[in-house]
Amino acid sequence: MAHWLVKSEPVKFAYADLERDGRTVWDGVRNNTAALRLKAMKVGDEAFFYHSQEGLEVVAIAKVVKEAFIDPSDPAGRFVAVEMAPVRKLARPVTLAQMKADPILREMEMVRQFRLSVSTVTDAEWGRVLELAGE
DNA sequence: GCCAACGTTGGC
DNA sequence: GCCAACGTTGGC
Repeated sequence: MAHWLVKSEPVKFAYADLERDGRTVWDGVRNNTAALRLKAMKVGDEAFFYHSQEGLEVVAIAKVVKEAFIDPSDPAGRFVAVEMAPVRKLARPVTLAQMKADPILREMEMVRQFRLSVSTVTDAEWGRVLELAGE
């Protein structure tokens, strides 16, 4: 099963909102690389939920509950969305500063390409983040 | 608030 | 088809 990382500005949509809603349409992605990641997602895949702009940390794990479909918010119908549901909060959030300081995690796609809103996470990176989260 | 990164658009 | 200008994201 593949692992991912998705970014959200907590002011707009925080992990707490996902818990409240139960599931959500992950739409609004307008970047080709990010769209490729969305298309590669399978039901059951897990993704780190990262708070951008404020927080700047991985706070939780979410999972894919519906695979890519045409983004209803895209009038041109070129981009896709998926649906996500909450899994659990991390015991301790893992900050961007921690990831940049870590020899494994500083190679993460999201660290190297900070504007990418949906990125891949390798098994090694996934395990290392969980370790830093105290799990 | 500033600016770096980088994707997209449009003139030629 | 190149590349300058512009817009957006997101860290600092």
